[in-house]
Parts: sequence; C-alpha cells; structure tokens
Amino acid sequence: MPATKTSKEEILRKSTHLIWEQGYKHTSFSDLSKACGIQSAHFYYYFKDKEDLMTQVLENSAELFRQKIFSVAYRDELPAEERLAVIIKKLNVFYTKNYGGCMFGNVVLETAHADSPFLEVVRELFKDFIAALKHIYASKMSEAEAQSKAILTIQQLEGAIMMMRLYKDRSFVDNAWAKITL
Amino acid sequence: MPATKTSKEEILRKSTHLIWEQGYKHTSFSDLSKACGIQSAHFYYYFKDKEDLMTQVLENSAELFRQKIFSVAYRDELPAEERLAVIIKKLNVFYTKNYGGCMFGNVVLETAHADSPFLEVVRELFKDFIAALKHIYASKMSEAEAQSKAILTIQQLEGAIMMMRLYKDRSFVDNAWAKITL
DNA sequence: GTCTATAATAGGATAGAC
DNA sequence: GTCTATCCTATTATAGAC
Repeated sequence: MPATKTSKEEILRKSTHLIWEQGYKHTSFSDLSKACGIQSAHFYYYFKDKEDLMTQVLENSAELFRQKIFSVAYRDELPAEERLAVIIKKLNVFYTKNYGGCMFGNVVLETAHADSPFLEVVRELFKDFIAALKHIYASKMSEAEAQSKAILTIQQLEGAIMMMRLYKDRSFVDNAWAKITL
Repeated sequence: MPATKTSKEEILRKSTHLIWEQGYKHTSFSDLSKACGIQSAHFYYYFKDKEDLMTQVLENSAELFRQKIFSVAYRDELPAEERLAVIIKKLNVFYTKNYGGCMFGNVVLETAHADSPFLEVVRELFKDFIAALKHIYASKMSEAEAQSKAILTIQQLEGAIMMMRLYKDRSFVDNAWAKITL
C-alpha cells in the first residue's frame, strides 16, 4: 500500500485533465487544488513552481500520445487504412471530448508570443505526430508527398478543433477527417 | 485640431496592435498603458472595463477585415483567381507579421472553455470569412462544395498559423496557401 | 507528507483632485 | 480629459507546525 494519501501521479493525472479543459493560464492553483483534493501549497512539495507542473503535464501527455496513438502508425502488419482509422478514433477521444480541444495547440497560441519554455516539448510532440502520419502515407506516395500531407493533415485538424470550439459543434472535426483520405 | 491629447481611436488602434501580438489575457493594463502612453486608470474613461475594451478591439478588427479584405471577394468584374490572390496577400499581412498569428483564433482558444462574451463577435467574423471564400469558389463549383471548401480553407489557414507560431517559420502558411487552388 | 498561515505581487477597478 | 492615489481581489509562492 502507498505511504501517501495522494500520489504525485494522481495529482498529475487530475491536473492534466483540468488543464486540457481550461488551458494553462486560466487554471489557477485554486482550481487545481479543488480538482486534486489537496491544498494549493502542497503542489510545491512535488513541483518547483507552476511552470514545472505544466512542463510535466505536457511531457506526460506527449508520452501518452506517443505510446497509445502514434505507435499504431508503425504496426506495419495492419493495412494503412486501418492504422489511420484507429489513430483518428483515438485522437477524437482527446480532442472532441467536452470541446476542450487540443492542449498542445492551445498552449502554443497561449504562450507563443513570449519565450515560452513549453514550446520545445510541443515541437517534439508535433514532430512525432508528423512522423507517424508520414509513415502511413508513405505506403501510398513518395516520402516528400507523405511529409507534406502529414503536415497539412495536422493543420487541418488543429483548425477544425478551433472551429469546433468556436461553434460548439463536433462536425467540423468529423468533416475535416472525412476529407483526409489515403 | 483635436481637443484631446489622446483620442479613443488612437488608444483602440494601439491596444489592438498589442493584443494581436500578445493575446487578451496576457496583455495587462500595465502593458496597454505603456503602449498607449496614458495612465492605466484612464482606460476607464473610455471603456467600462477590460472586457469592453476587448470587445471593441474585436469589433474594430472584424470591421476592418470586412471592409478591406472580404469585400474583395465580391468584385465580380475581376477573375476569381485574382480575387483570391488579393485576399491571400492581404491576410498574410495580418497573420504572418511578427508571428502574432490570428487574434480571432487566439481568443477562441484562450476563452472558449468559459462562456466568453467574445465568441459571438468571432462567430460573425468567421461567418463572413466563409461567405467571402464561398462566393469566390462558387464560380467554379456547386454552392455546397464551395461552402465546404471555404471552411476547409480557413481551418487549414488557422492550423498553419499555429504551426508557424510554434516553429517561428512562415513557410507553413505559404505551403498551406499553395495547396488551396480554385 | 499534509496542513495553516501568510507573504508578496500583480492586475483590475474606483475616487477624486485638477 | 488626465492625473495621483488607492482599494480589492486573485494568484503565486514561502515558512513552519504537526
């Protein structure tokens, strides 16, 4: 049994959930402490400051995306169409749930004007996202075309998420995916 | 000659510029007062509160987009290709200048989780943006196809702007436009 | 490892002199 | 119409008891 009432993993999990919903700046320690059931001050036991917490939230989510979603792209025993379909389905769970959108995209638009310490983590995440889609597309077209198509796919998805959030309507994301064919 | 040292128009213009760069929440009255050359308290002479200022910034920019950019779509004496090219060129001035991106998209991702009073203004803006592109596309395809293509174009653009901001590289936007053909 | 208390600051907003 | 002074609140962060 654990020696602690609340584990760091539990705090990170619940914080991640809230930040996906509300964004970084808008989520205060007051919000987080309610969601996690601990005192605001207790965050400083596990994390240096809010920036440190957010960095770990981002790295955690990025690792989850790599292991649970992007990895599907490399299961070469499955047909490319099926791999793409599985990835779309899994992404939609994160992106269209309660209209919170994409935390990675959100943090870019929230902090890109400053020298945000988060951008490097997000760049790595999108690099791996692009590589995964490229690997699938490359079975049907040249490497260069696959690379270009992968980037356009992600841009279309991120734009559709923005429209979904603006109009509170998931069909923007559905229609965007419908246009992405192999 | 004006009776005032600083006009409301001047304050709105400079505030708009800073908010395009930094976003709504991240721009404080302290920032704005420096940029406008007036005391923080003086904003309350012209505006009820920060939300009121932001609403006028958004409405101002939206009106500018309508008059200077979207209107080009309806100059039916020009070929469709040329109208589209002019619109792209004008949009790029706003979107790729100093990597600040699209204020309208930014404010959606910044505030969509709450019941933001700004979303309605942005919805109207994007409605007119879609209508303008649809009008151009409709000269080459059905109304339904033109509507769908207009939405996809805007989503691609907004996604490309996000990538541009993430990697500080305008080629994402250039490449996105290159794929948008009539 | 968790709590209370509290510091320190920043940001939004108001009052009132001139 | 512009300024100084000030208030209020939210938020990040620290100190220290238990």
